[in-house]
Amino acid sequence: MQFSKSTDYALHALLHLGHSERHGNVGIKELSGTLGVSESYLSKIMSKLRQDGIVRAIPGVNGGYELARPADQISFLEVIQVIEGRQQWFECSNTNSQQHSLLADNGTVQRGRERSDNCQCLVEKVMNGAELHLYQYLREHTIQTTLDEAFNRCNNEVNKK
Amino acid sequence: MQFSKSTDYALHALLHLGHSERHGNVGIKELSGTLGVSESYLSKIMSKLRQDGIVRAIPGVNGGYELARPADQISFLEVIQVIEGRQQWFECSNTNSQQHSLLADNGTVQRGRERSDNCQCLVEKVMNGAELHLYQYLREHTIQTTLDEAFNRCNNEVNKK
DNA sequence: ATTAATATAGATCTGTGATATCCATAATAT
DNA sequence: ATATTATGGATATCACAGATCTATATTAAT
Repeated sequence: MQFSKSTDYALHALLHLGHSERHGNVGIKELSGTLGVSESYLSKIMSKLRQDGIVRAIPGVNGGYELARPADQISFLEVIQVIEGRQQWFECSNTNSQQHSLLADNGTVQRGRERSDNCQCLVEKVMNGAELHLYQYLREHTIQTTLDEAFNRCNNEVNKK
Repeated sequence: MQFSKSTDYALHALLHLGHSERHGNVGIKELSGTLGVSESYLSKIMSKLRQDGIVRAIPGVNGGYELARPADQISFLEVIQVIEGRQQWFECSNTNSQQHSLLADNGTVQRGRERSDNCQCLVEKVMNGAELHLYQYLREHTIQTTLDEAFNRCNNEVNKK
């Protein structure tokens, strides 16, 4: 269970775009050179980001990519979901098994019609909670906040001296 | 990016063991039957859990598995890490690239010897934060708390009537 | 208009890891 | 002794991440 390299590339590329915003477009050559990854591969990733309206692409000479929105409206969560897909991070594969009905009998009489409601997979319940928890964090962190933090960190370092 | 089925099986198996604690051992046959997965495959998973001291294994006739510790000392985090491995969920693959040094020049003069300290990968910094955040949640949720929640949920349902 | 630069989309290749099964071996209760 | 149970090794299969190549479309500059 690991985030893909594509996600890594996407986030780094967006940070680069955010950082170079005043200088206009950034071509795939500059991007791939900076990140140390092939143009071909990075193109695919940038295409995905474009299809989801995170970046704009300008074809032709002097073309390239730029952020399609202000950097504070591009969250880590959205980027991750575009690249990794929007499927749940945990899915119970035992829904057909006896597991859940067995546990449902835990000291109480359980009527059949209630089962689907309040006796869903216990594991999934916890894991979905974890997922929502994580979403919150990843929603609060944007390309902008990340750039800002870097800026402040370096400034503080200088002021301390 | 998804949790593996093995993790699913492991957590369900442990819930089953926790639930059947008073009845003694549970053999692989009962476990695999309840979860709807082959004995062979589940064995491997149980072996891992044993090697990490989460369950005890009793070979021979009437053997089986039982929790090696109280259910409230087996967290989701530990189970996940045993099955999925303890590698980070995000690793920056661009450490050699120019990305980070470029961003480090963000409006401040940066001395070379400080870089390794305070100008590490920005993406990794955010993602590691997310990981720690998630760890906290997964540490607080144990086999016991999950069983308890199921019990309370069903009880409340009954009392409401 | 032509050319060079740039992005896009399709096809394909490769390696790795998750999922799964089978078999031989060890341990233990009856 | 025998049947039962767990363990470990070897292996098979399959999907997917990672990556590359080529052909095509679009645009700026000449």
